[in-house]
Amino acid sequence: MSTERTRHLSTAEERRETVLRTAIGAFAARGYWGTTTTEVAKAAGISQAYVYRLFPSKESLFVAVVEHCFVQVRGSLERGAAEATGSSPEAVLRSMGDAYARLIVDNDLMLIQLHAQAAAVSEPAVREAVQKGYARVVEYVRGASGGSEDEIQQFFAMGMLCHLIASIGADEVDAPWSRTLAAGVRHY
Amino acid sequence: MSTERTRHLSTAEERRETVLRTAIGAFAARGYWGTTTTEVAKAAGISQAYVYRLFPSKESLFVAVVEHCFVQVRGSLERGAAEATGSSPEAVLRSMGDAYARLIVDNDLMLIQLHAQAAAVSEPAVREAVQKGYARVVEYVRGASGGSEDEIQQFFAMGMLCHLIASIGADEVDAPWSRTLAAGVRHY
DNA sequence: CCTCAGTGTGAGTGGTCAACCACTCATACT
DNA sequence: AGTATGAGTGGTTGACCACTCACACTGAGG
Repeated sequence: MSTERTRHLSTAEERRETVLRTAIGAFAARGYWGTTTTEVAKAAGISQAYVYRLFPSKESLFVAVVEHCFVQVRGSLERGAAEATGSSPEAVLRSMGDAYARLIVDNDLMLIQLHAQAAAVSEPAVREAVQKGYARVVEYVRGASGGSEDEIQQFFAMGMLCHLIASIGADEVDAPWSRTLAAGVRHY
Repeated sequence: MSTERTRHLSTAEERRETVLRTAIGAFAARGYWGTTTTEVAKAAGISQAYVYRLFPSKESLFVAVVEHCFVQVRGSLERGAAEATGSSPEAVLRSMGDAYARLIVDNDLMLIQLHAQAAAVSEPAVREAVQKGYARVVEYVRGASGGSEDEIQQFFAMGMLCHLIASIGADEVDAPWSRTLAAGVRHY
C-alpha cells in the first residue's frame, strides 16, 4: 500500500499542508497585502494557478495559515506546561513562556501573528480567526496555569512586547532603550 | 468678480502637513502595503499626482506619517507626566498611561504604530523610523518617570497589549478571554 | 493495455498599482 | 500689462496583481 517513494503526485491534502507550512515563510516578510500568491506558490514549489485549486482565495489561504500558527503556539504551550517543574502558577507560566521563546526562534511564526493582527483591522475573516485563536490560547493558559487574571494578562503583554522586539530588530540594537525593552526576554 | 470661483492655494509645506494628518486615517485601515497612494490623495483632497510632488515616494510618505505619530505619542506622554499627582515613578507612569489611553481614543494613531511595526519587518526605512521613535519614547519615559527597568518594560508591554486588544476588537467581545486581556485597560 | 479521476500547469484575463510628465492656472512682482 | 514661479491636475505607462480556464500528465483499477 505504501508507494510513497515512487509517487510523483501528492494528494491535494498533502499539498495543502505543504503550502500552509511554506506560506508561513512567504507571508512572514510582508504580511497579507504585501505578499503575492505567486510568492506563496514559488515557496511551495507549485504553480500560482494551483494555489487556487487548493484554496478558494488568497484570504482563505491566509486565514488557514493563521489558524495553523495558532495550533502550533498552543502545542508549544502545552509542551511547556508539561515540562514545568512544580505546579505553582508562576512555575507553569515561566515554563510556558520558555517554551514559547523556543518556538519563536523561528521568527516567521511570530511575524505571522503580527501580520495577522494587522490584517485583522480590516479583514473580518482574519479578525475572526485571530479572535478565536487568542480565545483558545488564553483559556488554555488560564486553565493549565491556574494563574490570576493579572498574571495571565502579564503573560500575554510580555508576548506582545516580544513581538515588538523581534519585528523592529531591537535585539540587534545595542542601546539603553533596547536593553530595557528586551531585559530578561529569552531569545534562543 | 461676478461669479466667485475661488481655488484656494496652499503652500507646499501646509499641504504636506494636511497630507500627513489625513494620511493617518488612510494608512490606519490597511497599513503600508494595503493602502494606495490614490486613497491617501483622496483623503487629503488632492490629486494622486500631487502626492508625488510633496513626497518622493510612497515609502517616504509612510515614514513621515510614522514619525508624525511618534511625535504625537511623545507629546501625549509629556502632558501625562505634567499632570501626575505626586512624583513617585508609579504615579507618573500611571498618569502617562492614562494620557496615552486618552490619545488613542483615536484608534488610527495606534493602528499606525501597529502597521509601522509590521512594515518594519521588511522595509528598512520604516524599521529605522520605528526604532528611533521607540528610542526617544523609551528614554523619555525612563527620564520623566524615574521608574525601574522592570517598571518601564511593563509599561511598554501593557502598551503592546493595548494594541492587540484594539486591533482585533477584543474590547467589543464579551467573553472571559477578552475580559482577562482587557482587564484594567482604560478605554475612553 | 486502456480508462478516467484527480494532480498540475501555461497562458491568459481585466483590473490596479506606483510613478511620471506635459500641461494649466493662481498669485506675486515688476 | 507682462512675466516669473510655484501649486495643482489629467492622462498615461509598464509592471504586477488576484484569479480563471482549457488542457496535459500521472498512476491505480480493471
